[in-house]
Amino acid sequence: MNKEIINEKLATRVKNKMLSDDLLFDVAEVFKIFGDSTRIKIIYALKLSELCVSDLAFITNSSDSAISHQLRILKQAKLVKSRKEGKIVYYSLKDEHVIKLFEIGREHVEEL
Amino acid sequence: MNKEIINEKLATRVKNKMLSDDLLFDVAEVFKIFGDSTRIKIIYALKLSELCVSDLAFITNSSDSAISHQLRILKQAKLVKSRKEGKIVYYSLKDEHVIKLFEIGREHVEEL
DNA sequence: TAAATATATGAACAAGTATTCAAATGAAGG
DNA sequence: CCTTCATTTGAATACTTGTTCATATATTTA
Repeated sequence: MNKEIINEKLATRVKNKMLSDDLLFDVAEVFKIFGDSTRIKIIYALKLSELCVSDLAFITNSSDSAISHQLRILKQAKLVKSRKEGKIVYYSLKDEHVIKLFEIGREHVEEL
Repeated sequence: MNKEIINEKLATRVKNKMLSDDLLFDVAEVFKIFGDSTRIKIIYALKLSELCVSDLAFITNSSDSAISHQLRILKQAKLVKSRKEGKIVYYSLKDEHVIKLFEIGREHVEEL
């Protein structure tokens, strides 16, 4: 697969210090969730307030169905939680970590 | 596209407070870059040391070509920088922000 | 119970993307 | 200059994923 190792000592040392593929895969998975416009919009809207599906659709200019699909993904990733009140399902962010991640990403973008 | 607004006052207020689509798009774009196993591996390896393409390929168990393609994406996103020394091109992380983003993502995963 | 409404779900389609393979640069050494 | 080697590049392919549309589920109300 590869050819030669340029700096074998260094490369071997770094390779030994690498985190497990599983952990790095999971880290990538979390970022992947944040890496979609619709989901980022949902996250930011939920940062402002608990909201139901149709209001999120209105706020993000998406269809109810698209929002529902994305909320499912966000919920599976444990980034949002929901509570049901009659017909209406209210979604909110799971914890402060989500906000923190969003803010660091935002800072990074705004500093470019 | 949508049907009804459940809580019109709240939804309208949130909609007015939303960040611009452009900004939210850019934020999503940054996260998207982090949202790939190969790129996350590269980022973590470069967090440990400046490295050249073939060593990165060795460390991440990928082909030179695949790594080169991903480094191009990382460079365009201004997440890594490079310096050439003869035939060899050394890559390193652009700034502390990249490390910070990675670490918050890692923390999030490890706390689940 | 029937109609209306909020949300969820599944299949299908379109668009985006990571990898591979082959070939092309570009630099060093003989 | 010719060869070797590190990296880059482009095209092709295979895979993933977000949206839409139609339909289903669940809850309220007439």
